Amino acid sequence: MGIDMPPTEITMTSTDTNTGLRRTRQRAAVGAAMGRSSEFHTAQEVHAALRDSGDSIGLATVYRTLTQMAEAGEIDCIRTPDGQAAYRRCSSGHHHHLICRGCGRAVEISPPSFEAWANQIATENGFTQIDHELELFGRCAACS
Amino acid sequence: MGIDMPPTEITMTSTDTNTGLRRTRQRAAVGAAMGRSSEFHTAQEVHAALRDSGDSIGLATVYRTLTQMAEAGEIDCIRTPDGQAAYRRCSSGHHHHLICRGCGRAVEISPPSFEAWANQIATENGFTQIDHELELFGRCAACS
DNA sequence: CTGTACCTGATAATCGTTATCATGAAGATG
DNA sequence: CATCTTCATGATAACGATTATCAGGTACAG
Repeated sequence: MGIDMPPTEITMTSTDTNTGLRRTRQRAAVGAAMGRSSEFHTAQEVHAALRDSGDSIGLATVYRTLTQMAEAGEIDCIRTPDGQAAYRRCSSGHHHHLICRGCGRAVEISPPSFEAWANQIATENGFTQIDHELELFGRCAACS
Repeated sequence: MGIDMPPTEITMTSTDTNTGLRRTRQRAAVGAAMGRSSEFHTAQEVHAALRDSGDSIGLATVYRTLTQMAEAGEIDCIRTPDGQAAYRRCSSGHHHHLICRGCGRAVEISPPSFEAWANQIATENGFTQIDHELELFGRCAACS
């Protein structure tokens, strides 16, 4: 059965990123695709892009892989205004975005002392395991 | 009621909130339901609540009405982590929430000077019509 | 009161996402 | 290198939230 890694020690040998997942061609392809762009992309877009560039991969696998990468903290996940999940590779550190409703262009922003503020508010209210979502949506100059 | 003055001229007579929509029993019921609670609720929840309390109303109408109310600025709309749309009546002024992933309890928070900061960032990047989404998700004391 | 344009709601259609499950491949072991 | 166990894959079905359809009802201006 499972043996999905004992809690304490780690015996990994060649699995990719200490996540206990096997290294496969498909996972590598998704990782490469995400690393290639700095914009937000939905699972469907990533799937289409991979198919177009010749990589054979199933849609379910793309969904699974993106979800796993997001859980592992390798990529960011946000919800677009219409409810779709969009992923983007993490640059260094934590950050947020200013996204154009017209063309989807995203600018990375870093609220000074925002993290600290968020944690303080959470603690004051007895909340733990805080995860924050801060996204600014607007229209960029090009989209009037 | 709102009466936030239509841009120029309006010929409305008895339509409710200057939105050009007719005053109907269903719309009133949704409005009343939203005013009754200060928590976030999905369209499905609002529909079930109305049905349970004896009001006959169609699901499609609830969706339509909530969407319209949100567009009119009468209620706030956020996306839950799993992509569902959740609505909540606007209390005074703009605000944000600290939401428990376990029980859904929401605490209203007001980042000092956050609005100003958001607008500044937007302007610096040439963005207009800014709409921001700031939600903190965590686990409250009761949910460990 | 009357007419008409808008609203309603049961239902079908969409669409993103997840579950299923037989088959294939990764990686540990002999 | 051979083999074996287990996890990963992917075609497809299932799912759930939301939206479109459209016949019939109703608000409200005249």
